[in-house]
Amino acid sequence: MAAIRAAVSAGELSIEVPAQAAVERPKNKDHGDYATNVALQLAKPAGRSPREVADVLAAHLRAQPGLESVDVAGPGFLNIRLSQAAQGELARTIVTAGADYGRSDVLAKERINLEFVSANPTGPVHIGGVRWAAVGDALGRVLEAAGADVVREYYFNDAGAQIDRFAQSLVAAARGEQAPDDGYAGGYVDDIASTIVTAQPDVLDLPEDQARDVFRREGVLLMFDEIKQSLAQFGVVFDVYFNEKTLHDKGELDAALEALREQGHVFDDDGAVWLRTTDFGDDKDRVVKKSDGDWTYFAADCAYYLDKRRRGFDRCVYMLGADHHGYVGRLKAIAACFGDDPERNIEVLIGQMVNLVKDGQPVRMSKRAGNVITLADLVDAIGVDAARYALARYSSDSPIDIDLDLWARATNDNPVFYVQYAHARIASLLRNAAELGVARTDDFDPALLDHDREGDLLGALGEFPRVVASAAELREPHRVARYLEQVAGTYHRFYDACRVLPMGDEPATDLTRARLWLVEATRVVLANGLGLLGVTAPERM
RNA sequence: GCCCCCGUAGCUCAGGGGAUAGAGCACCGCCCUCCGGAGGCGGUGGCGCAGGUUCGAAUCCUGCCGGGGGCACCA
Repeated sequence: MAAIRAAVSAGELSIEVPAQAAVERPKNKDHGDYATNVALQLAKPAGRSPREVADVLAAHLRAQPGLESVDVAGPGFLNIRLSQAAQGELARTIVTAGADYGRSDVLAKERINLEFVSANPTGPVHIGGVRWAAVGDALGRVLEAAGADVVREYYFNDAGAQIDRFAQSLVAAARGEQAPDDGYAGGYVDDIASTIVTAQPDVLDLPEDQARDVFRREGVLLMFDEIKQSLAQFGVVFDVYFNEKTLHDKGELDAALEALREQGHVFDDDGAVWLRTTDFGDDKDRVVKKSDGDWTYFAADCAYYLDKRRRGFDRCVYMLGADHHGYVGRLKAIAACFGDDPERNIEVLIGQMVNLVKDGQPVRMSKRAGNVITLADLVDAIGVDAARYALARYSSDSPIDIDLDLWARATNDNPVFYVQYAHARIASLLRNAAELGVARTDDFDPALLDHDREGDLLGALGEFPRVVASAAELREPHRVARYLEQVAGTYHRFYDACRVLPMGDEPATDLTRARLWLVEATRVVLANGLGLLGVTAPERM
């Protein structure tokens, strides 16, 4: 950037200085440590050939300290090579930053509401919700690392018809009767019913409607506690558990409807009250209040959105399963009907389906819930670390099959073990170093880290902040997981080629100390990255 | 019928317009004199099809084919 500015102010290029220049690490090492295509981008506005622009910029870049060479290559790429010492110095930077390495302020000033899971309190969290628990929490961590102000939120639907059916199912279970046709079944319904009966033995003697009220109130509380607890065991804790009921109790649905009326998008038809969401691209208008006077779920969605906005969230992120993708249009339309910018204020992330596979066959039955696989089932099968990693390492756009045999395995075809193993291996090496009395010293010579594999490793470690920043901006935490696998591989290759600790009774050298900095820097990156995914970085395995 | 996602190596997946498309597994051939071989090295092998935009497309746009998931005054 400085070079571009210098060239412009020196009158060598007559262009607007661009807001940013893309700098990347080339795949091919012959293309330097860093490369940029700015000259190709600027050629047209400058009215010069790309190579001419590149030559001008290269001359200015060569004036920067810490660079070994700047070459113009191909159609006009600038290939930049760092000096050995400048490259090695990165190890110190990383170790010094410690847990802060990877943080940035690219999303500073962003107030983001991340809503995910939001499973109804009518049953345990099932596998689709678990994907969002892992991805949503990781995304929250990634966004925070990028400087955003994040609130993780769980929307708790405790006011709809499904709660009535749940209450009826509990009553039926308590009486030993069959669940109603559209009700809920499974071991957990019996468990909750019997817990309530144990706590209030006389509940079944109450009149039917009073009994149902007790089961509704107590059942939802018990279910919700269980959901919270299973999520907490999964390492996911929400900042806000938002009850839909409070929207009703505080009259916020009326207030929202009033606000929408003022914006002029509400109309009456067939005795129902509608919102004209088709004004903003929805495929049909939506009923807000049914002809029988009841609010729709959609009405609560409107009130909830308004509530989020009033709490100061500029970006409201909704993480939904693929079976809810039809919601995107109406959610965006809600924002537009309130006079907001749907492209900025509402982001909907859609996660495709998750299937569990064991012995090559899809897993279907759950002991707990009867017909769905729950969070607890998954954790029982492969543990929290593997489950979180397995769910977070894929793009949400792709459906995933989680092979329980693979993810339970302690071998390197299991990616989480591959990464964790690298960390444990480093921790072991550092323990050995401590035993030998070899320590890092501040005066290490970074220029000694001149082996190819050391260069590769330093290069990979240097990318971490950019990986985190782009994962945050793109809402794609899986990029962190993929990056960690790359770092782990690069470390193993370094380890294979570069002896760190002295052999036998040889003395420690300056190179030993320099490599200890590099090894510790690698450990920091692996630990920070795993932390962003909510996965532990073990000292031993 | 309309909408969303996907189609990259034998398999599972990365690749936010850039220079020779990557990783793990599988398969073949190698590397243990000491830091964790749960590792490393080499080889085989690929962008569904057809147009378009661009100096440049796996990436952006259109159409087609194939797979998955949706389209309630349900939640």
